[in-house]
Amino acid sequence: MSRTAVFTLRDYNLAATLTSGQAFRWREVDGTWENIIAGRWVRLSVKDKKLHAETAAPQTDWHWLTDYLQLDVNLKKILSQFPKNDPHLAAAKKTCRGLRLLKQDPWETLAGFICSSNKRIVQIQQIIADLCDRFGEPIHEGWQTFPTAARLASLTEADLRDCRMGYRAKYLHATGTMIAQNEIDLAAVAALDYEPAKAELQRLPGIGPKVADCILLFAYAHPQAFPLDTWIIKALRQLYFPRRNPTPKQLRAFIQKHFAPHHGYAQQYLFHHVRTQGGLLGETSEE
DNA sequence: CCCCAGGTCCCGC
DNA sequence: GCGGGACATGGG
Repeated sequence: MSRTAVFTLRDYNLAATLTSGQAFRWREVDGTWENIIAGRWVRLSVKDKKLHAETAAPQTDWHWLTDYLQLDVNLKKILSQFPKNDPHLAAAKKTCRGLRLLKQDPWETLAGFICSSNKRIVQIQQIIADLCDRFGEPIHEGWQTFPTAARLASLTEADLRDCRMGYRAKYLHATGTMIAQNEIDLAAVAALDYEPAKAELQRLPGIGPKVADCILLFAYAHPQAFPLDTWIIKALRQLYFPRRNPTPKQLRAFIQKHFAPHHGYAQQYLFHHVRTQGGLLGETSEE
């Protein structure tokens, strides 16, 4: 039983991973990272290729953390299976060294990405912070738990709208209600294959193909999920189809073939690459 | 004042 | 099924 633990890191860029737009609640405090994971407050820091973790209460085992961070995933092996002769992914591998995919709580991920549509990442973070401040349970100095589906179901749309999520309040409330009433079982989704899992998630209001892929990638660790967002569509068109403009259908066919078997990791690397390095035509000239 | 944001929903063809 | 527009809110 200890409040601290140390783990050896291999090919793990914690800062890049926590700020890559897959998780919305991490706070950087004096070079450390704080969040609530699996109902526990935790503070992380990296020193000499070791991860130092600190919790508020003593822990008997730390699986909840290693699982969330996916510490046992062999990143080198995944990257070695990226398509050969792809200069764009090669560049992304260099600029995104150690970037990882997390395995987050399905409900929290789902709620966060329902709020993500047509919003900038900073604003999504603000909405989620508001939501937890108002409706989460106090757990540790300045921290609240992420409100449960049942809690959101007990509120009104207007309550949610007060978190400045706009029209998404309707979706989040309806989805929270469906989950609270067991009309969908998020734990059971984990046992489904990619396609049926995606169809199941899309039954929920506010979840279309893109948000479903985000949930499958960031919470269920489905390697095939490839969120088709505005950044990626723009990047794929410019990098892989500079002359002609592929239809969405052609684009999906290309993705499924070209990025197998780790579509999701390739997406995350391209996304983080273009978002941090720029490199897309028309970014500065159009401003 | 106009444009856009890690999209989804709803409509008419 | 597949285009187009509406949708809240905030920032450039």
